[in-house]
Amino acid sequence: MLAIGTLAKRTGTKVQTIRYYEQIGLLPEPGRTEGGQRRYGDDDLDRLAFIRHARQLGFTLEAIRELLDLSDNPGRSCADIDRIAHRQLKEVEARIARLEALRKELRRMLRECSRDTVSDCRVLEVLRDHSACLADHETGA
Amino acid sequence: MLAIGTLAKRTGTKVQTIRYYEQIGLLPEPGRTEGGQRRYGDDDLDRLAFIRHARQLGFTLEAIRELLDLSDNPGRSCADIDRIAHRQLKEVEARIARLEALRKELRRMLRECSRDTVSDCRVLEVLRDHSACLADHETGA
DNA sequence: GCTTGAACCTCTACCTGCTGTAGCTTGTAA
DNA sequence: TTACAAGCTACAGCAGGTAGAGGTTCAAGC
Repeated sequence: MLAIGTLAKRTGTKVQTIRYYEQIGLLPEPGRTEGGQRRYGDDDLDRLAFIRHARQLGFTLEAIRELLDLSDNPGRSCADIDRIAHRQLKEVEARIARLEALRKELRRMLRECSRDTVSDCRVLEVLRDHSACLADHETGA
Repeated sequence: MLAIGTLAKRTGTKVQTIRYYEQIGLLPEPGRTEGGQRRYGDDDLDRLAFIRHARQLGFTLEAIRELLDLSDNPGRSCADIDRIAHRQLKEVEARIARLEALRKELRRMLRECSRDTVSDCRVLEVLRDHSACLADHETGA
């Protein structure tokens, strides 16, 4: 049986985070010693590793909760899982697109910032120039 | 003079968000009517648009606070601003790299998930397989 | 068997960047 | 004048944790 600190080290999770996952019902309440300390088994280790891996892949805790529910009831269709993973992929692709646009504008800003003092700096000018933004939300785009 | 709702519409910001920015000191306290309602001028509009634009570019409120401080003291070197923008670019690039790795793994997961029931599903298997994660943090990577 | 101190416990508050609600007041147009 | 949209303050809540206070337990060394 593992103490919470050992479980934390093995999964690369903070102790408080493990207790937090228990609190929100992602991890089951573990057994306790006579003195009240938590003790974990291998199944807890697996479940926590699953959660951490999914978090690293960008799944929200709610999506992970769904995945865990599905895997706790293994009779159901693979399509459910597929749907969750697809939704996740769409979100990731949208985030990438947004960040790439952002990177482009930041690079342009930096290319144009070659003056010496703040009053000449293109970065601030670019940020101050909000015509595009105004157009964006006024046209509902 | 603009009421808060007008300012909100013109900049695509929620009314509460404007009051929040004032509360944390990003926007100065505006003038008030006799009845206590906030009234804004064009400089407030500019400042808020600057903030919103920078937020859209992914700058944190702390970074924006730095940028505003710099532009309030225009004698300083452009290098400070350049440094902030560069830091932002690095962060964006790191996020993109991470998301691209993620997209790759999600696509692989989905390609391999062609079975019918949860117990056969590769998605859960992939998520359950934490050998890579364990290796990662045990080697300090 | 005893002592020490690292690790555990609960509880609470805090973080970012907002958003929403309750209950009340003000401004403005008809 | 009256109706009601829009304003006001104050506080709670979201995700996904993190940090600290103040107290208890476990386990290794002597």
